[in-house]
Amino acid sequence: MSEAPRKSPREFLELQDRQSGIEHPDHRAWRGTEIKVPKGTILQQNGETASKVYYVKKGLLRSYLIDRKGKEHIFMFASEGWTIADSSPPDAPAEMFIDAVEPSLVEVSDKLFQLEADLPEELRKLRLTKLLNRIYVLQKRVIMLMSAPAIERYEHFLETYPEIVPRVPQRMIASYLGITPEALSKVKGEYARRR
Amino acid sequence: MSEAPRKSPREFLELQDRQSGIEHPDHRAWRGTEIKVPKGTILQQNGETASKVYYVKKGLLRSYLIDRKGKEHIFMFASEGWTIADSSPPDAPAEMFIDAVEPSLVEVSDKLFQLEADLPEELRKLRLTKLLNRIYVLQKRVIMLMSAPAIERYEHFLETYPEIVPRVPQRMIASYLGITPEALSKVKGEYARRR
DNA sequence: TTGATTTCTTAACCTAGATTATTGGGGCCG
DNA sequence: CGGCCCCAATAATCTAGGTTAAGAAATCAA
Repeated sequence: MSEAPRKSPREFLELQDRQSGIEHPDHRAWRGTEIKVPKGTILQQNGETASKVYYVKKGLLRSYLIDRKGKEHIFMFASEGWTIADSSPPDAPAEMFIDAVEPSLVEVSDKLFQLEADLPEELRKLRLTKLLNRIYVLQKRVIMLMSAPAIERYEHFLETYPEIVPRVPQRMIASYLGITPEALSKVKGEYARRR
Repeated sequence: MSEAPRKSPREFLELQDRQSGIEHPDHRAWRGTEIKVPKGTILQQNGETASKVYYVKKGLLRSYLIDRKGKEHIFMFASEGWTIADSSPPDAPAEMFIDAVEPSLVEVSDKLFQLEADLPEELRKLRLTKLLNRIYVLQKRVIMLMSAPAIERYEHFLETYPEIVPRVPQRMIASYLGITPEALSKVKGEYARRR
């Protein structure tokens, strides 16, 4: 098993795209090193500078933060085909942790690379579309956190990420929703009882 | 007073950038029609397709949604130099309203234009940076909504958007924070009393 | 398989913020 | 100038979800 690499930006930019057996539409937009991460591996810690971008070829990663009271809040999950990263400014220390919920196969790239222009037009467009989509997803998330009760946020999660649901413990879903595991258990029970 | 225009994407792409007296770093990245919007004007309604992107040259806009119970939730404010839009997918109906909190001068452009490639490299980079920054801001917002109590979210707002604070009624700040005006009034009072 | 460690559920109680209602202060327009 | 409407503040009451605790079920390691 290999470790998350510690390379300079320049080194990263020189890395070649490595074709793997796993194909995915935007794989060619990526250049990075492939690493195998056992379940539970922490890829990135809170406070690290020069944080990376992780593309999940196989498995499941998550990003989360730990607040002042020591409580964990999951910001996002990333399964096959997804990209995950802390979105802090490039020079600022990362605010979040990223670790592996399942044993995973990950391609890791440097953040600065996102600004590089030496990509074919088609791929630049693809990336732009993905960024815009991420903004949309976050917009929705903010709106739901502000306006929807826990049970609705849960149902929305089930509909939106059906492939994630069976792969993570329920307490992680609760954490993503912004509530405690006990509260999720409760609202689920009440909801089930009401029909 | 002029109205928000209703033009086809093609028409928009043909519009020329109009120099105005107001200068701003990324103004050149914009092509659109300039409109004058009186206070209270609704630029975009929930449900409209082909929603636009608004660049604020002067004044103050906000985007918000109205939930099932008829309550208003402010998603963001945009003052001079900011860009505001609903981030729904281009073909989907908009989820939010956009209106003018102050009488404003706005440049309106078509969403599809975001994908166009005929911009100088420098400006493309600038746009990308802005998108990444927006993602960062949203990440922070989600995190705060999940982990910080109302009073802290309020303090964070004061620090982050000091120029907005004196320009909007307090109930709008409360709405942005995801709480009621009464609750904001309460926590402020408690906080002040505690020192 | 068995013991140990998470995870889920339930339940009793607590608290931040919602709801509803009332008051007073401005700002704005006739 | 006076009336009106919007806004902020306070207070009483209510509720969704948090906290704490404990037992049952599932998962994992040896």
